[in-house]
Amino acid sequence: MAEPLDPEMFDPVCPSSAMPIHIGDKWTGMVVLCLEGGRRRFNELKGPLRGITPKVLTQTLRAMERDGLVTRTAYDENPPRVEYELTPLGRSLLTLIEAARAWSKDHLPALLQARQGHDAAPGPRLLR
Amino acid sequence: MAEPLDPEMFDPVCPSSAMPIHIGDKWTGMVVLCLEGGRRRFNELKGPLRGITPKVLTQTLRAMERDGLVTRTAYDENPPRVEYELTPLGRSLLTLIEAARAWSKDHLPALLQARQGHDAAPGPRLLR
DNA sequence: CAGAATCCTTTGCGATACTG
DNA sequence: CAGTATCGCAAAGGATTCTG
Repeated sequence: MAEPLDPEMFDPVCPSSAMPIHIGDKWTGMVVLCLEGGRRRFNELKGPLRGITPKVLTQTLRAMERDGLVTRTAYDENPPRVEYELTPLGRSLLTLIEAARAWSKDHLPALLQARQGHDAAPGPRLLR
Repeated sequence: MAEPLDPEMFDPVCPSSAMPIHIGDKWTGMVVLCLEGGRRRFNELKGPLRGITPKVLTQTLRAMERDGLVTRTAYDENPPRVEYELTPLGRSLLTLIEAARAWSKDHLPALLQARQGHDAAPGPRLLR
């Protein structure tokens, strides 16, 4: 249905935690991106979502399903197969993610630099 | 310098917690909005930020200062006066907030409805 | 394969009281 | 006025193990 997901599509060293904008909870935005190209199976998602535990991935997907962002389709086969797919509502988040990316491209370096400068300061710089 | 802040500028019943997008931590986005119209004093911010404790407001402002989003200016007076102001970087977040608002205007009702429908469902609807 | 069950640690946030 | 100092809790997320 779609190319395999690139296991390295998310840079583990990327300072995304510094981003002042977040989509849903920790993994939600990445899940949306993983599903952008089409439906994916549970274990397929675990590739790029490096280090996510099945418990947390399940939680994340269930919450997204509840909010109408993804659909879950279970096929009655053995071994089991379950596929997740973005709904139009879920797809609408892509515009927000794009806005976040644009912001980070334009401003994240400045934020990081401010943070680093602040951290490097020996202390509350007393006037002298 | 600016009109007093409307103590009710944030609707306490607003389902912002349902929003799949967040600016910084819990209070950051609201602080940015409070500072949009100009510099504000510490206790002035506590008005619209209903229920925030001084500890948490201090934390929030310190984190924002560290990231270069606000500046803090302390005047050597008695009683003390401290003013916070958005930097251009902090101001750049307004575009993101605007994007979030646009998204929520267009899609949040659908999300809320999906959630409500899901919660009302008696159980995993087995095919029959 | 796609989870469920259990346990545990971290962090965010709040309540309350005190201070230069 | 503008904070600081403690205490405490609940929730998010992770590690590990087990199963239809």
